[in-house]
Amino acid sequence: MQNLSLTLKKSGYKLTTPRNILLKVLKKINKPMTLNEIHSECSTIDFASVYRSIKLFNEIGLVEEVNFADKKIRYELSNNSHHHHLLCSKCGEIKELPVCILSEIEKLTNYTITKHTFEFMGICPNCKK
Amino acid sequence: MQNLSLTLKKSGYKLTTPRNILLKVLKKINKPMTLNEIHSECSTIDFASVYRSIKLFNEIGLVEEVNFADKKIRYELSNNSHHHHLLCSKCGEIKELPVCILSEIEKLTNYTITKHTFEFMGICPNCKK
DNA sequence: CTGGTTGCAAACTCTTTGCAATCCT
DNA sequence: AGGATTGCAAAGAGTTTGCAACCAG
Repeated sequence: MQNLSLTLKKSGYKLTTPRNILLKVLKKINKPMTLNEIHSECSTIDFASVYRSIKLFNEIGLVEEVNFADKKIRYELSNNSHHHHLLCSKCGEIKELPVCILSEIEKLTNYTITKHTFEFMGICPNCKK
Repeated sequence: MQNLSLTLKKSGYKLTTPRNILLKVLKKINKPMTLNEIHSECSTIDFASVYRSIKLFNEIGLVEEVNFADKKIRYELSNNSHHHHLLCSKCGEIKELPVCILSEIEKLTNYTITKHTFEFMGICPNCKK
């Protein structure tokens, strides 16, 4: 929390009450969430403010976008470990996947990769029972 | 072309002039295209018809969705080889990437993967010069 | 104080649908 | 002929912005 608000201030932005609440929500849930999901966790804040704050957080690297094949953009707090996700299309649970083959792709193709989507939807072991 | 219209008819749908034109466009370009890009290649067809036809093509498996991190949904003709893409954010060229680690992910996680996004954006070797 | 930020409302853009006319088979 | 399909227009949904009031530093 401390470091989150610090990042914000260091980037030259104010730590306002709405932003503080947003950071708490993101920290509490700690899974990729859509703007609507975030907003429903703190509906006292106007949607436009949620929108602008999350957009700002994304710009200064506090949160990251996650793009599943369902086309809903989700956001989660950046943590230091690069990872991707598995979304169960039955129960909706999102699990982290500590695998990425970015550097292999770069070597293979000679591209400099700036963005990538590497997310999976499926049925989790539990829902298969 | 022949097999494309056959798939359509076999699925119980009519091969109309607009659909025929669409199939030609998809075949000619043969890269993932947004609905707008497709429509601009055949602007005599109403956008709503492009939308509905591509949606239908997708449902019967004639085309597949491609989701890059730029959040624009693109479509391309399904071909028998499963592949993913590299989009150069400078020149816009899209290249195929014949790599996928789907089965590895399934083994690793015990999920049954139903959808996945596995697309890359970056700078291509040519644009780096 | 003072410029950044918020909430409200409205504008935009993109996606989707209803319906009468038209087209395949 | 008759149901599927099209084009037009408009409805929906989600995203983005202008602006006056407000607040953190």
